[in-house]
Amino acid sequence: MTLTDRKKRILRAVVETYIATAEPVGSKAVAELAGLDVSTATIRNEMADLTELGYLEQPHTSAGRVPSAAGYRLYVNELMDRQQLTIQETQRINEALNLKMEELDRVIDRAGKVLSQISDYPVFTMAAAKERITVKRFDLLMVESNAFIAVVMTDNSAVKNKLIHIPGQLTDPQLQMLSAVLNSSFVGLSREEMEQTLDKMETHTAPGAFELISLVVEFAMEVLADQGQQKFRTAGITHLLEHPEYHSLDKAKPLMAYLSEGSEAPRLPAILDTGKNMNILIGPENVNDALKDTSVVMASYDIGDNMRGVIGVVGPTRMDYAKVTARLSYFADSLTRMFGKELPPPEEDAEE
Amino acid sequence: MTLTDRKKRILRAVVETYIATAEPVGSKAVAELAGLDVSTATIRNEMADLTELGYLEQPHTSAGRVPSAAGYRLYVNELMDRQQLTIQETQRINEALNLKMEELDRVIDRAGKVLSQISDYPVFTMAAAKERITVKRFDLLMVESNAFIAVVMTDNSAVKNKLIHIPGQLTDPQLQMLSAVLNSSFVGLSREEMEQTLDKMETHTAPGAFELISLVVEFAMEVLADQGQQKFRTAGITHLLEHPEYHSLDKAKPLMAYLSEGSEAPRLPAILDTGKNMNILIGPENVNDALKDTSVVMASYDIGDNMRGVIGVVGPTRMDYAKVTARLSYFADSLTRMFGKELPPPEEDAEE
DNA sequence: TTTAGCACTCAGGTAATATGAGTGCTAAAC
DNA sequence: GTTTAGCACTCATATTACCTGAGTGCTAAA
Repeated sequence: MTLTDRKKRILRAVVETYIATAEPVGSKAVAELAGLDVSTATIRNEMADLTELGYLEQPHTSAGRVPSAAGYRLYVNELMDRQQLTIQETQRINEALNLKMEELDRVIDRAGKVLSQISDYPVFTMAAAKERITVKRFDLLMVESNAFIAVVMTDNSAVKNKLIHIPGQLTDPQLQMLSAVLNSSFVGLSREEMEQTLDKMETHTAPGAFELISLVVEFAMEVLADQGQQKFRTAGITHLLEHPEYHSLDKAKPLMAYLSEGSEAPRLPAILDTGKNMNILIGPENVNDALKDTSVVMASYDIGDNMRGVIGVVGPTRMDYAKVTARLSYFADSLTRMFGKELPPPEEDAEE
Repeated sequence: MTLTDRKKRILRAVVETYIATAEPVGSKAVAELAGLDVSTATIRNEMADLTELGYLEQPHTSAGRVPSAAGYRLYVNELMDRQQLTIQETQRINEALNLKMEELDRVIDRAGKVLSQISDYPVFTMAAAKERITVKRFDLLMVESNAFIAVVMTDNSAVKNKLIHIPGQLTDPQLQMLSAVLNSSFVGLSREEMEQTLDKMETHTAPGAFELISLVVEFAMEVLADQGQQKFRTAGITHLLEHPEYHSLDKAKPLMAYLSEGSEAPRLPAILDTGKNMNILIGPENVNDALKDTSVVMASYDIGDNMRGVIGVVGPTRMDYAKVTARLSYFADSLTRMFGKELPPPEEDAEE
């Protein structure tokens, strides 16, 4: 059963004024805003219906109505207008993404910060490899007779290096030997496979040589682990405090702690797997307890062929979905365009 | 003029119970706690004196006393006991610092996080080079015919790399030429000098070659800029909310925003320059407005010979100075021991 | 110099009261 | 069958007045 047009307009008016004011919305306000030329009494009847249908809620008998999770859901799915970004905003975004030294982490951090600033909500970012990652090649650079630089390049095009100090002395030919061994035996292996190969190698290799090999291989394993790990970062958590639902510390504290606790564990329900590239989770739809009264709007984007990133906005269920989704999708598209393969359809741009 | 012993004991009792309770301290509480076997009336007289001398303050006529900034200062300088760390705490710290992949930033981040956890206050970290930094050497590694890795090692032992894609094709000999030019003309130069040299070079170098050179040099300049920049990071800002002085959002918001706003500008009054390696700034002693009602306890440590780091704890003026200073100095010593030259005197360790 | 005693102050809590936005229901009007 | 005006009712919030008690400063005696 689908709602009458009038009910939809009323629901929409309630959601939007509640988003704007954070106060329960009464029949009078709706009558003025929905532009329906009916009396408040009629609105009251309709609102009573909507309450019965589960789209609205009443905090207490003599107060206005507040959208329920189902109400927000309907609003997001059907009622919401697609907002346009201003030229200033798109410029801001483009600038933020055009960092010179395009290190992945930095660009993502920066993106999070700017998205948080233009949306007025906290933002999280996350990136993780889709498949197993392996080392593509090793390079060793002599620095001094007792130190060299190991450069490890992975198949997702990350390049990491480490200055390695060794106990004894080392000659150029030795370093070349080492490089040959590494490139012949450890390229194309996953972290676990590397460990096994290293174990096997221990028995039939001279101890001195083995020590050198394992120094580099251990570094490579750390690089792979680091690349494979989901990196959870946040920006602008203090924006939470601007919203009345978090004026009480009991509410604000757990959520802020959850968001700022950094890179712990697998966190948000991985949109990574779902096919969609934009996802809205409203209040109770969130599995995680800390997010029960919170909405999350997130979008995913591709990083090269082997990684996927997520960037998301966190806020009260009374979040300005229209504003947030518009900005977020522009961001996600820009990021994909930047790191990933081409976007399938060019789609009309938001720069009007 | 120095205070009588009794006045000092009273002041100390006031400071310590106020730190513990966050409530103004009355004569009765002091009489019980200071262990002075005098009546509350005597205490009252003494406290009146201390108020006149500027060490205590009265929020209003009929309330107890609260330490003034000067009171805290005296407490910190003379009255405070040196606390010992528990074995668990020292273990925790040592573990945190023994990360395998000892990338500077990570260790510092981690240190901040742990210090915040064991002190229950937000922590900031900052690192900056003392002098000018230069590139020590360049290495170029061929990847494909249109891409190579540039490895830049600076004289503060940082090694950074970037995968550089070039428009045309590149041969091995060309790469070696490029490397020779870079290592002969750009080693030992500061960022600014590099820029000048690059400008000069433009006129008498073939355009194709020049383009390649500038790609790498620009990367090197970014590395130098990045290394020279003060990196300001924070951990555990949510701890602020646990303290009653920040239960009101008006108080909490600006400070949290200040702390979480990340890597903006030169921030805290640089302890970096002062000779001391532990510094306590109490309330109004802070130059920055956002910190006027806040105390900062910070310690510096050496990173190699050319960099200095700061790690600091931020909290209300009613901060548990004894606890914080003990933990902080242990941290700073550990960090120096880890990154820097040896500590001058071994000093008795806190592992009792 | 210390102490007991006492009147005084004042922030914070509690209870009583007022206010007003908003509701549901009924009965008349369209 | 809808829509609307009218009205009594509800209840969260604001306002007010009052009370309580911790803590003070001062005085006079020990």
